[in-house]
Amino acid sequence: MINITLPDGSIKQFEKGSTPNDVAMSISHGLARNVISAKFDDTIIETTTPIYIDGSLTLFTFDNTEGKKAFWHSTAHILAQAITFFYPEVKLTIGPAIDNGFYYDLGLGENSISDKDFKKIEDKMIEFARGKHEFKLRSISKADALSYYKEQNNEYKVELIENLTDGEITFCDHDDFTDLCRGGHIPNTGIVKAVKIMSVAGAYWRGDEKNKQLTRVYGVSFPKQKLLTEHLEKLEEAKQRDHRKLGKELELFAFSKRVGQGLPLWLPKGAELRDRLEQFLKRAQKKAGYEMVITPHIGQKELYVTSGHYEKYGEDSFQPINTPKDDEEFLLKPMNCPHHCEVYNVKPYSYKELPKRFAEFGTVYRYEQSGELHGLTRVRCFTQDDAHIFCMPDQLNDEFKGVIDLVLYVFKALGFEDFTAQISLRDPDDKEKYIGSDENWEKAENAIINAAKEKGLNTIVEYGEAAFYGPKLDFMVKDVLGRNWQLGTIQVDYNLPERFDLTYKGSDNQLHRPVMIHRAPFGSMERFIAILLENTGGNFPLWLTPDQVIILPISDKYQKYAEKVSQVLENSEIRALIDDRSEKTGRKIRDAEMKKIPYMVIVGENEEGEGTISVRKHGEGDKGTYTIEDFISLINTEIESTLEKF
RNA sequence: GCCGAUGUAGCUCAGCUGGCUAGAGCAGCUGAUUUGUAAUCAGCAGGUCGUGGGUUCGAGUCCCUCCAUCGGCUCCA
Repeated sequence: MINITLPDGSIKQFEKGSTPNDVAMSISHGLARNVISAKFDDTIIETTTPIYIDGSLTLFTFDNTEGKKAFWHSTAHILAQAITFFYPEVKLTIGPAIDNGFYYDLGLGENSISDKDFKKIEDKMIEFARGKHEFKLRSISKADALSYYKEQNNEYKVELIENLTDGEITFCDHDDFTDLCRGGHIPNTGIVKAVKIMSVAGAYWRGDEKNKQLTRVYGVSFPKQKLLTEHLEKLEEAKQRDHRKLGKELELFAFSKRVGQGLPLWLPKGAELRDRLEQFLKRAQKKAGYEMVITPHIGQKELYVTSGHYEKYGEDSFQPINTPKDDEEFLLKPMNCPHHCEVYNVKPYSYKELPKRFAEFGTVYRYEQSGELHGLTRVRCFTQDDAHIFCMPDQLNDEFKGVIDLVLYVFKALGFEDFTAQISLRDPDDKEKYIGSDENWEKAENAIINAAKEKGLNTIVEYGEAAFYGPKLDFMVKDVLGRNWQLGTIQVDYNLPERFDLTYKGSDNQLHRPVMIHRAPFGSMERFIAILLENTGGNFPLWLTPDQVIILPISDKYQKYAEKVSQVLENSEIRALIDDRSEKTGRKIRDAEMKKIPYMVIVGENEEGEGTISVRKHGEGDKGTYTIEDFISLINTEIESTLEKF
């Protein structure tokens, strides 16, 4: 007998060789029907894998993340089977589950798959699935595995197998289809009831641009047709909150082919909103001891040679601007740090003056690859809410924590609760990519890890995500389709102070090297506003929104009174418009709702007579009659509640 | 940059396998209406069908180039 510990802590005895399915059966038949995957101790196993030793077992259904993974990964096998049916020459590579489905990377040779092929692939997959074929793992020797794929001329699988250890290699069979696989499958194909191929894309073998490009087919599947329908509906709804759509509708920003791709045009309402965000941060930064500076949009090539950026990125950037003089070249600034280093270098500093915190809403230009541009989240011209802190090494920890506080304040004020603090370290296997000494890197990495820990941040560590000059603490937020974007960032840098020969006079009357912190709480105005748009669905907080109130006179008889109300609101710094069209009130309300204006104020005979207003709130409806004064304090209270003082 | 897709009026879209002067709704303009909590009515105007080439008696429709956009990959100072 073996002892199996279940997630609730209870321990049950089973025959040696019992499977997760047997365990499920002992609990209930219903559970046994729904269990599709399991974890024994720390290993994902199949529901049919016999267990011979004591350990803890967790059973998964489609409702668990792990269950979905097994489900989707198994569907990837069925996809591969269907693809092999239509394209017998295909070279299969890998087919993992991802957050919202699965993909399979295929070497198709001369063939290609387009969305016109999706339907027939889906139909064939369902046909295979209905066969209720069991997924069966079988061990195979390395030699046999290699010869199996060499016979198929599949160099990809051969490469994968060569990196595996003999004795640990398994194939997975279902129906007449076989694939190299380490396991994690559902019991049989019949559970897959609904399949949707989502898209095809090119993807490089092993994620390396230098390798051959494979065809990646993305898909998703469900145990019920209804779940697929719901999933697709959710995606449709998400598209309604896409910042590109909302930005157009709310007239915040636009692009022009003639100006150039990735170069956003800020429209009046967007510019106003952006300015309000800048003012908000400027106030907080002033309190935190920052000083504003302003630097040019270009700099001599020499500046970037000094900083090391030229060597690293010169060829992939916007190319130098030439002047009538020979040998004179300027670069559009791709970042603000070199300029700020020179701001620091203007005069000598005593240790008593540190830290210096120079802030600037600095507009930078980066020649991003055309295929990477994306609405406002990835552009070629953007404005960083940048600042550089120059401090003594023993001030670093406090300064870093101070910046974390500022970032958290900004996120809280704008309602970003769902973020990830990502510690981005260098790739330990590719140190060539980075500049600076090992010693400084270690110091900087430790400084970040410690500060994040002391602030109690929930962090994840990513290797290889550091900037080339230093490690970062990045605040990641998801967009409407679940894609992660870096917003706020804090970076420690020992390199630039070195390169720019930055110094301060210590208490020992010797010159010392300051440490530099790069930081941007928003990250960039463009990306931040994009994600804010998607998070709020365009319903911005009251303090930030372009138009706070719209006054709707019942007819033009009450135009005068509307203007009076507008004047009073304006005197209290409330942004109000009047809808003076000769339309019915219902129409004016509808239009105001669509424009997402937070408050509608309706004035007619009753209101004019009593000197009151009738208030309606966006998305909520009629709020009844208010005096103008009460309405003003209602608005001010709402603003204060969302906008705490830093 | 690479793979796949898309591009028709300011916006959202229709236009079947190539065949008369390219349609609709919304927005806009003009007029009527003076309106009480999510769309008042009528009329008018608006498109070199992304661009340039080609095939054809004939191209919005088929082919190629380029541009832009979308989904990915790579990249992201």
